[in-house]
Amino acid sequence: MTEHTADSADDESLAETFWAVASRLRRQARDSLAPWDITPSQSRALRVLTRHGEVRPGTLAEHLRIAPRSATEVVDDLQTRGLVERRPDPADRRATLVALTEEGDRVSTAIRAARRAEADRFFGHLDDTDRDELARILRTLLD
Amino acid sequence: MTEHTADSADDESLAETFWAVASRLRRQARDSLAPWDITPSQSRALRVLTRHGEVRPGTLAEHLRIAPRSATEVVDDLQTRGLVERRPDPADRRATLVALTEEGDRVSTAIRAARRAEADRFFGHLDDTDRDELARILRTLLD
DNA sequence: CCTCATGATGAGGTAACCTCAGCAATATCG
DNA sequence: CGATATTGCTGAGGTTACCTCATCATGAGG
Repeated sequence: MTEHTADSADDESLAETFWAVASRLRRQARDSLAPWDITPSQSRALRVLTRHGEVRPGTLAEHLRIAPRSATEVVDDLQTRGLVERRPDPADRRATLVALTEEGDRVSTAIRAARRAEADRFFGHLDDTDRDELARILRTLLD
Repeated sequence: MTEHTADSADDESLAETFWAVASRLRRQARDSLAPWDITPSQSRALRVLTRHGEVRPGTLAEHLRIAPRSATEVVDDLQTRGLVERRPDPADRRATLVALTEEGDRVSTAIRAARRAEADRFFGHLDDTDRDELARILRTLLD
């Protein structure tokens, strides 16, 4: 079934192709998280903590682009799993700082490695030239 | 903390760039649906109906990759908005066929047009060569 | 027909968000 | 300095978009 009018069908199907790739990549990412039984949101939070060190829940919320109240829940979950701990902010007694535990640090690092391996596998099907081209073109789209 | 070991950092950031593009495209798609007050799931359902004509809820579920029970809900919502109607399947009295109403057909077409315009705008920042390159490389990733 | 499979749906659950209200601590300003 | 507003977190409770399981009618095969 061709199903396409001739005129600007290419842009339409470019978007479709893009989403098809995105969906495959997303599935791979999800599968690569499976061993840790961690949700995407939790994984993103771990990432922020690895990047920025201890942060307040509110700051975490900004990075995750969710409401502050929701960050509390993500932190609760991670704390239950023993991956982060809360400690009082010495600079402001209203505030709390969320920090990775040792275990959390280990898990975060392991996830990061798995993610990278997954990206290697996924984009590894391209030769170097295409990979560079793809990176360049995608960056163009971000301007 | 430089945060990147030298070796395979490129693949990592290629995935990041890809997701950054995806997220921008997703936001645009969401915004372009706003005028119709339609959820992504509903929009996907309309699309399936435009493509395939009347289908059973179960079939719709397959196309949307959701559980059959969940398709019932999507259909309920669309029916409430007057965009689809249910009619008995003449070939099987257990089954129901879901079909676009005239209004649903109009809305589906309009959304399709908006989607295309959005893709035009988004990928229009690329010149023809890059657009072709991008399409080719993405297709490579799907094999 | 009798049994099993299938199509849709009611009932009820869950995950990941949200808003709003409340409390404590801090900052601001007359 | 004290009154007032603001900020940071979290309890309570809601919403959305899914899910599973049970039920009921119909259909298909021995």
